[in-house]
Amino acid sequence: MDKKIRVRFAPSPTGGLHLGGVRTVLYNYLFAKQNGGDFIVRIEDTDQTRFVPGAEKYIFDCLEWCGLQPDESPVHGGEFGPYRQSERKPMYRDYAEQLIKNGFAYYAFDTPEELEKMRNDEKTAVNPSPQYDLKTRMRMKNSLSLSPDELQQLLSSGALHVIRIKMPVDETISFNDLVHGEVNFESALVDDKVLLKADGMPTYHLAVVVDDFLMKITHAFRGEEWLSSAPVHILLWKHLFGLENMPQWAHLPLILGPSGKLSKRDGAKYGFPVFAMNWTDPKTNELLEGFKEKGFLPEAFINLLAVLGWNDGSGKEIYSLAELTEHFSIDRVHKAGAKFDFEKAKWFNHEWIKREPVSHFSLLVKEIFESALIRISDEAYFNKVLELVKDRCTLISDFYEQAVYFFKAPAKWDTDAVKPKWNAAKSDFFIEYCAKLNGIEQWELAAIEAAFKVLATEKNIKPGELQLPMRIMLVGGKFGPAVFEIASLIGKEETISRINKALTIFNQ
RNA sequence: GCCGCGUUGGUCAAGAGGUUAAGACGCCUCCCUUUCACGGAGGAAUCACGGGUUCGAGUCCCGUACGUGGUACCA
Repeated sequence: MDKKIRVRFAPSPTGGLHLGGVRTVLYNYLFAKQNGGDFIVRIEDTDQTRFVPGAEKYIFDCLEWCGLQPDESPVHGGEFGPYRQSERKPMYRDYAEQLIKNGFAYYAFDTPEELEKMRNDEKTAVNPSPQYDLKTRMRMKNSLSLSPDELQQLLSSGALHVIRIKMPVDETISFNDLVHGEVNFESALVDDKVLLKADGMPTYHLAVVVDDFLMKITHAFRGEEWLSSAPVHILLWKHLFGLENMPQWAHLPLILGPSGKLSKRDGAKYGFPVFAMNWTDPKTNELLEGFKEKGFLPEAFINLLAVLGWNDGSGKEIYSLAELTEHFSIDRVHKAGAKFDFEKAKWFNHEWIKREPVSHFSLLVKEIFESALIRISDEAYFNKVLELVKDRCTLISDFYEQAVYFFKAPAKWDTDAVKPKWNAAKSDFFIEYCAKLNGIEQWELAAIEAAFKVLATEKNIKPGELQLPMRIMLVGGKFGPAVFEIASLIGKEETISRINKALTIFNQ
């Protein structure tokens, strides 16, 4: 019988959740769900120096916004906890010691200064970044180079030390990646990575392997930046738990910015968000914008990320989360990194706004209006307005300028658009039109429009020449839906009042 | 430098030896609309380079170039 699929997303709480991170979660989630498996979120908080308070909560807020609920996590619970590596600290040391006992790892006592010195001394033009590896390790202070007595003495005196993996001299380490296929590394070229730090915390390398084993993870998807450290993880699996138990790896392509790797700075630099939600860097107090606050619908955000590096070959581009779960396949994920295109991202949002019923986002729009001090008292009216303008909104925030004039008379008019062709005849027309409007019993579109056309014909003015002025009277500029539609919605009093107000401006 | 990964229009991409090399975003033109959009019809624009293999190569192989990741007691 097949093992139950268990996929994990393992973020470190050191900053905002960026595009690549969200896409990694998404693919993990989709794969787990389509195989009836579990989606686990484990927090990798072993780096004390970069740990940021609040970042963990932020991660879960983002997941919730995206609709990607974990089956197991520190906040959702689960039988394989704890799900924070800091709370698992005691379990790692034994595994590291076991490796030493079997000759696959060793103690190292080098101080940061000594490491620094080695890297400086060994540095040459040909080798700008020397490694702690089989070429240098015998010159360092570790259990391979020290005599048994010296070692014993250091250990019993409680000298600070780390545990490093001992990379084999001549071994080809290979594995089959779900997206890249077979990948090979020469062990001699990989350095002796630290497994257990001097403070007793594991590094990522030890922790992922131990946790993936203990949590029975079957598939591990992560960013391609991890590909280079795969040989370390493979060796750890081989010597600790057996290669046959190792999860299937998939290294996902990177998401690139306009020039090179997408960094959190790029947001400010290029004017688009790189995080799922607003993130305030606690160190610099800098606010980094999120897609949510920028006015994206989570459906669109998920959608655009899913198809950045994957497609099902059919040409379909708009997918709901349910459709993605149905169509996604890890073997159609691209190998190459993709450049993020904000224009296309906006197009996805526009598509989602067009296809979702207004009830889906009316609350968001309402908040925007209310924060601009416009009270929404009539929900039905509000929804009608949103329905009328949604085709011209790309971001949720666009609704404000596309719909304010339904709630507030314009205070400014694009007079340049009317003035050149404005004359007394037109002014008279509007004065009489107001009188006509005043007499309309049933305030509805057909009546308003008919009165306009009839009067225009009587006055011998082309209706078309009067429509633009009328539009500017009602909304202030050259935009918005059909004029009479607007008039019918804002009501008789308001329509007449706006025409009169604008008339005094136009006639100045 | 070394190691890994990659390379189809400006961008996302389809393509698994024989196609007029899909489609989408963006851009341009036209239609619809006497506004702005939506919608519709068109257009410009691509296989990084060099060698092989083959009757035939975007597709396979080898080099080169370029991009990108790693080279931390960071993840």
